[in-house]
Amino acid sequence: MRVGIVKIVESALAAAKNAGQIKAEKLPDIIIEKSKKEEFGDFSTNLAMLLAPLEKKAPRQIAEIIAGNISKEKYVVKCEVAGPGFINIFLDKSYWLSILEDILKSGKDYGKGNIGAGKKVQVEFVSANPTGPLHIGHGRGAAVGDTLANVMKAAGYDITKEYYINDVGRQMETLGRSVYLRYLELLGKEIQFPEDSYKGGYIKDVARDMLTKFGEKYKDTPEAEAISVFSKFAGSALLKNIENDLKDFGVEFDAWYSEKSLHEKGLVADTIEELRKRGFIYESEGALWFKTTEFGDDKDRVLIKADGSKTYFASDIAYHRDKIDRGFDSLIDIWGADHHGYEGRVRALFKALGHDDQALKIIFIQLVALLRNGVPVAMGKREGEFVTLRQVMDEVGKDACRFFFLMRKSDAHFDFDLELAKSQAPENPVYYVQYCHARIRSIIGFAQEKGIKIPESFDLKLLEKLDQKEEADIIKHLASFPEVIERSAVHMEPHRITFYLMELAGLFHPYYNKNRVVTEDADLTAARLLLCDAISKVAANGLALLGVSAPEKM
RNA sequence: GCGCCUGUAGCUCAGCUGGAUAGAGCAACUGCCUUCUAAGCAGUAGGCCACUGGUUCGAAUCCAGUCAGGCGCACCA
Repeated sequence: MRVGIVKIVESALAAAKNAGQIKAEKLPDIIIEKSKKEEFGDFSTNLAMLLAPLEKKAPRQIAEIIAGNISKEKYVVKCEVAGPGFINIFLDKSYWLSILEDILKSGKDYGKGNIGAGKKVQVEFVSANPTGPLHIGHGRGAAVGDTLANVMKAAGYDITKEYYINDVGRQMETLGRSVYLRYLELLGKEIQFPEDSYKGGYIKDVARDMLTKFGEKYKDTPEAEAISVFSKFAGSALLKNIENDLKDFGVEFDAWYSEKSLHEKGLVADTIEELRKRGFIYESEGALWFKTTEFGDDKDRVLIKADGSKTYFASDIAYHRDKIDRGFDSLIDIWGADHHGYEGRVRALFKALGHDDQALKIIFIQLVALLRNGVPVAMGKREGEFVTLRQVMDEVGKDACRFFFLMRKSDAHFDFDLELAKSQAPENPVYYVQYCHARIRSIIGFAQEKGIKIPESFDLKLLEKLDQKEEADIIKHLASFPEVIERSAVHMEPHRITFYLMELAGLFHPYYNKNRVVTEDADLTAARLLLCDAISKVAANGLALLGVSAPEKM
């Protein structure tokens, strides 16, 4: 584990300080990286160059001092100073043995860490309005949110995944009316559809369900009453669909939080009242305003409109206030990039309530452009012909869909090519990674058929058999897995896991092609089987974080 | 006009709180299946890290400005 390397350097640094060789009070964070070239050893650190200004000495001079101390540490066979002041560390083979043992022993737990221990974090994502099916953009948010939650859990954080349901307001009324009108149409009435009504085919489906369930019951009901009934029915039906889509996408939430419940519990009124007491509320032109400009927002925002109805923003601040009150150490919101204009006003709430808005982290998901063989697929809600998550999932499969969404960092636009995602060709990264796992399981199966027993664990004698550069590279990469998880969690960048896995597969496949695992040499066979087993375990653990399956056969 | 995101090989993208000669896949060209899965592998070629300044031992990375693309600037949700 590279964590172990940090310990080695820390220990050497402490020794140098005790001996009076280093004086600086505040030591910089220790950064270790895999050496880029073989001659630079196994690991390198730029520590001396960071320390130089503090010590007021030349980097190389400090490097010599630290290197001398590192040389005395366990597992270190050699430690050199190079270039402008890099410290290159060469480790004993037994170090790698401890890594492999750790992987084989830990199994599914390998990679987990505790950097997040004791920290309660809420991740809120998707939160799409229940007025229609999830589209492809929601899918990206779902993949990022769910994977981030998995990664942070693996890093020791206490994670709650939450979905906020916008189940009140005009959109719900529009939904109710849209379904109601379709219902009347089904009963043979001539209907004029208002400009703002929802026109997707799913509206007709819900109307048909209403008809099946209630017959002509609402044919002559007063419109307002009917719309209320239809709104409720449609909202819960569409939410059920969303929940099903997400479930099939491998996403399950810990909590579903209803906007309506905020109003019912009086939390919206409470929040406004608290802001009023704090002096950030005023009336103007018949509306009630929140003075967000006090906190850097572009303009003040309306909470209660002149017609007496509350804005979406009013419930949103009540919701975030409630999140704060629930005692999370950190709140993560995952929003579509088209909502970035809301950041300032939500942060204003935190500041107005006297909370540190740094506790809130907003991840913006950039847009997804759907392509087919490089040609854009028509999108846009206008005609109700937008591409749904369900359609894409059905076409390319859950695994490819999730994996693809995690192949880009969130703040980069993403071109999703359906044909590439479907293709069973080497240029499709999903298959490349899954194939790595399946191939190894197949090799292990082959060995077992031949009656070869995989040893329980590594010993030095077996490790000596793994004397190729490719094998050392693989083991080093396996060793960095826990740290990749940790950094992925700390930086909240789940795509790092995807790249880690592509790199792992990229190390394994060439190795496989060059070397035979099962041979006449019993020790060599055992050693390589153990290495392969370790690779497949790490691949499986990584894929599990992404919510992508690790098939035994392909 | 203001704000946010993006700009790295022909294409799609990595590049971890600044580090040693900037990486991968695809496309192109040359090869590899009687051997544990060819959904794979080996090799060749490909670069003013958008541009200009600044910060320092050191910049694709940080700062300022410029240019280009996307998105957002409601008493909408």
